[in-house]
Amino acid sequence: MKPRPKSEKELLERAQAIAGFSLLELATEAGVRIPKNLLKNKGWIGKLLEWHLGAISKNKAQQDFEQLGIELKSIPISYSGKPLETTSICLAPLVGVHGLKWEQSHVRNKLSRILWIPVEGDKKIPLAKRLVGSPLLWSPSKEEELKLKTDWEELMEMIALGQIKHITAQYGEALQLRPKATNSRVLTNAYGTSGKLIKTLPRAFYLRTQFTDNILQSHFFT
DNA sequence: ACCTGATCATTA
DNA sequence: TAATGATCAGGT
Repeated sequence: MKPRPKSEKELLERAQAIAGFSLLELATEAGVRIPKNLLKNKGWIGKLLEWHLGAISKNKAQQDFEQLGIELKSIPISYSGKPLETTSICLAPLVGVHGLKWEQSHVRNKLSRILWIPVEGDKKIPLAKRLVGSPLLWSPSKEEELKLKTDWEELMEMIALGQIKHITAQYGEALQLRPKATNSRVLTNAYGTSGKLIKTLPRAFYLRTQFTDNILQSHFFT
């Protein structure tokens, strides 16, 4: 594990320094083996990037670089540079949400500043040969934040009103709510109708690929 | 080809 | 169980 970067500039420079390298090269330097595929190692690339950038790597509900106020996200991209997957942000609170405001929400904290690192993600490319792209340090524009806030408020209102069972991935223009668990049998508390506690599948907020694509496009092609 | 619900590993 | 890191894969 590399030392923690002391400034935003140092973090960005370090991210730029690994751009263009393959996952084999980065794994070799980190002293880790490359899995055959990501099927049973879904977070492997993210962990590898954390190592190279000196992220704290704890399972805490905080940004990766809390002192700098920056969250690290790897994002798999196709040959044409488009995101191949949605981006998970964080678990959604399903209880104790009355009076919770966007400004104090966990999801807004994570989305306030993100260091995006594109990585070739096409399954036709062997993991070892996939290249890391140029980093992008992003904060939402006024328009983007309004869009995120609107989605968040719609989803959180449904959660607060006991409508969790009616929420599907189709809600939200930029931010959607989807299951996030080891399997579909995992249960957690949530509000049911008339405020009674019920058990339901844990959910997380995800950024749609259309939204992250816009972020990447506006940065690399303007 | 894309989307949505399901899933995988690991730590505290 | 909840949190981190995400991608899988079948149905449309």
